[in-house]
Amino acid sequence: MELSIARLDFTVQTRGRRRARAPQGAGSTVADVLSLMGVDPCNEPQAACVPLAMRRLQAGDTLFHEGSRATALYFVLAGMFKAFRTAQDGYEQVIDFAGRADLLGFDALYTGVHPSAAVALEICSVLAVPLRDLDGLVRQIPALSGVVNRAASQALACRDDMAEMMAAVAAEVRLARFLMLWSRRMEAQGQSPRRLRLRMSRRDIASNLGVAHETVSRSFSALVQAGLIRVENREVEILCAQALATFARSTRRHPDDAEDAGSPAPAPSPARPALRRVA
Amino acid sequence: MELSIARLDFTVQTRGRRRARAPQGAGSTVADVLSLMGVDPCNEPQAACVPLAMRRLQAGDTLFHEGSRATALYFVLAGMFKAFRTAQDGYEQVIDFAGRADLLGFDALYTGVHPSAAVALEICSVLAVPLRDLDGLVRQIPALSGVVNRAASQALACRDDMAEMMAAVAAEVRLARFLMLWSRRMEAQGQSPRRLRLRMSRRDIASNLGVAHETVSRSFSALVQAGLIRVENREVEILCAQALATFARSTRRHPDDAEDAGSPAPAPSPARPALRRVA
DNA sequence: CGTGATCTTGAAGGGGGTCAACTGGAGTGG
DNA sequence: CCACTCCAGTTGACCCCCTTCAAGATCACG
Repeated sequence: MELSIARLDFTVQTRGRRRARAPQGAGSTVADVLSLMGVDPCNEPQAACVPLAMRRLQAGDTLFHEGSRATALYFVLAGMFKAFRTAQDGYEQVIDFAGRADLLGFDALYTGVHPSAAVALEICSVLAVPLRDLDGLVRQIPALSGVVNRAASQALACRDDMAEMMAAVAAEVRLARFLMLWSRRMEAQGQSPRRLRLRMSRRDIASNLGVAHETVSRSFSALVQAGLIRVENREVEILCAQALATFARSTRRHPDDAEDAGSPAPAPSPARPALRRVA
Repeated sequence: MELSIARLDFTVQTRGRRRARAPQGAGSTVADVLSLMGVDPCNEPQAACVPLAMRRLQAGDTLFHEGSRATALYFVLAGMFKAFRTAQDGYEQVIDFAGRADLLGFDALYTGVHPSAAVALEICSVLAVPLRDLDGLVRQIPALSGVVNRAASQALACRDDMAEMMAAVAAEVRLARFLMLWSRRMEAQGQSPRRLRLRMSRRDIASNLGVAHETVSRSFSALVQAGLIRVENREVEILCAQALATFARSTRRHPDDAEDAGSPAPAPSPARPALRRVA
């Protein structure tokens, strides 16, 4: 809760600055993108001179629709998005969740049309890099090319993670992998890897995992019963990271039993999907 | 069969050329990458002066291992690769299949380590763009940036397709979507969209679809029984593209029945996963 | 022709999809 | 404040589809 308030303050502040100073490059610039992505903008003095539109969105707002013409790449400054495709019958397949420093809309570059939509799950802000100017910008600010490439690469690797998640047969294992993924992600952002604030509904999780939303509920309950996590609405606390990780690693029903990869687990290692109390 | 022989001749020929002429830029250059990706290299005269390593691989050869340090991006000239991750228990999760003009190894850019492996499914050849030189090359040949971006974007969109494929509950629907995907892909390459030569094993398909390989066999049989396709080993002929497409669109077990999106199908439209003979 | 890998088919059993009912919280308006 | 609605989430029951195990068929290769 404090976190989102902090974020709100930040964005309001930024907006204030932007409005206070006049048109001339007072708002966001390419330099903000560089520093967001961990590149020192001082090495690219030009960057601060190129203004960039910042968009702020409320929960439920759409950043871009599926099938719409692509006009920009978006770097997420704050908040969480879901990217998804909608089938003819209205079923929403969630493709990705994007948070701070993640890139959105890159998959539209190829065809010029967004193959997926993106909507905000909470108050969000993004920096928009216009596609028209992309080539020019890259020429003008060489570091931008690397930044875009790395962000796109991360997005791609993230899809690989998702495939690995869906590869698990057992629903509880999928959920465990989902939680491990988010735990690592939160840790990478300097937040606690044990206490997760999920921004998305069970239905969105279900879509992302490729199971029914009732099954997600049941899987949460199962993990709670096993003593691996504690759940309060969308707030998840990982009680035993080791055991959860071990459980998330179990793949097919009947593993070769062979090498257990020597996990020095404190828990009695519930290796295969036989969810037992942790202790 | 004729196809692979043709490819063989091509690559041998190329290799011959490469060996014949001497060190000095005689082999492949960045210009080859540009023309492969549909950009006229004449606009970038510099490109022809930058030599590029070409690698040739036999079926089963590994382009790069999972966990190895990334040294280059690879543009596929010919042949088919599979990209996959290996779990502790040896289960191979196939992430992607890459053919001509596809980009491999891009997901390693972010961390510098390959999160997935790539092995050749047949005789293949690739152009390797060294990561060390990437920034310099982009600066020197601005068009290269766009080419890499577009290829990466396509790879990302391809993962989205895969997610959509795995989103289908019924195994036969997944297989139908898989075939539709390949049909479109082959058509985009100027080949017949009705006759597919699958390069991968049933096991690889199963991994990609997220089902057991026996289920893939059964699903093939079911689609054959329904008269939608004809199968001979790894050779698939699509008999009724319309019906297959309609069937591939069916999502959850009990669709809303609502709008059928008005498909002017010649076949009696087996809308939901009730696989009936097509005629 | 034998050997092993790939592919197919059968049988059995269980996991999860589907449907349904209930809970609880948020928002609305009396 | 309560009645009402709506939606998110949870839990139960039923049953089909897919996983698993097993065996046979077919193909590739030496």
